[in-house]
Amino acid sequence: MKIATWNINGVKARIETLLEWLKEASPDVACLQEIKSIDENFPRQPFEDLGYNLETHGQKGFNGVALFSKSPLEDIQRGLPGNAEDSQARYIEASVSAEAGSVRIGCLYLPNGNPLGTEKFPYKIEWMDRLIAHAEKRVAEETPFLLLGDYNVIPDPVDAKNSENWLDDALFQPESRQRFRALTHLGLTEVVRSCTQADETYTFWDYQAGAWQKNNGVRIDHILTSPQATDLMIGCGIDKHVRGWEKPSDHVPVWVNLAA
DNA sequence: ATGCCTTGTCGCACAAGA
Repeated sequence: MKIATWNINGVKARIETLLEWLKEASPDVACLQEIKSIDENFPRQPFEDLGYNLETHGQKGFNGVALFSKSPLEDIQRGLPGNAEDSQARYIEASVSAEAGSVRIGCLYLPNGNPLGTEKFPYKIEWMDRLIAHAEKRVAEETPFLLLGDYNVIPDPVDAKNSENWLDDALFQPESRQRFRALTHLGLTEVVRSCTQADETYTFWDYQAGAWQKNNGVRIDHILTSPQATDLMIGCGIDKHVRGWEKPSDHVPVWVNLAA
C-alpha cells in the first residue's frame, strides 16, 4: 500500500498537475494540503473518474486538507481535537482496510507560524501540543497509524540548504523543532530519515529568487509512523522531479510503501 | 530587503504563504 502526502497549493490551480502525478505515481492513498477550497466547490469529478474516493475538509480561500483513496475511507474525523475555537481546516483522519488489517491515516497542514512576534507563532505551538496529545492516544492503540503532511518544521540544520537563513523563521525555531522531536519520542518513526541519509533531501522550494534552480530547498513535509506501521514499511521516496513540471506546487510529494 | 512568485478574493490591490 503506497501512501503519499503533497501540499498542492490550491486544488483548482493544480487539477492537471495533480491528475498527471496520480496517474504516474498511482498512490493507494494521497493526503493533500492547502486545497484552498470549500468542500462544496472541490473539483471531485476528474479524480473520481480516476477511481479515487474523496473526503475533504476545506474552508474559503486558505488551508484545507483532503484524503484520496482507491479503497473506501472509513470513520472520517475532521479537525484536530482539543480546541473547539479553532476554525482553521488543517486536519482530516480516516481508516482504510488493507490485507494486514485496518490502517489509520492522519493528514495534516500544520500552521506556518510566521511572522514571529505575532499571534501566529503561539497558535502553531498550541496546535503542535494538540497534535502530540492526539498522536499519543493513537500510539497507545497499538495499531498501524500514520501522520502525513506539511509540518512546516525544518527538523535539523541538514534539512535546509542554508539553515542560517532560517534562524528567525517559525519553521526552524527551537520550540517548533522540540515538538517535532516530541512526536518521535512517542515512538513514531520519521520515515524519510529512516529510509535515506542523503544530503540535500528537500520537499519545498520557494517560488521566489530562483530557489528551485539553486536547489535552495527545505525538508518540511514529513511522514511519521506508529511502531505497527513502521513494521510494515518497505520503502519511501520523494517525487522531486514534480517540482520541475509546468505550473508546479512549491512542495513535492513524499510517499511511503507498506507491506499491507 | 517591508523585495523576489503564486494563489484566491464578492479583486480593480491585498493577504498569506514559507
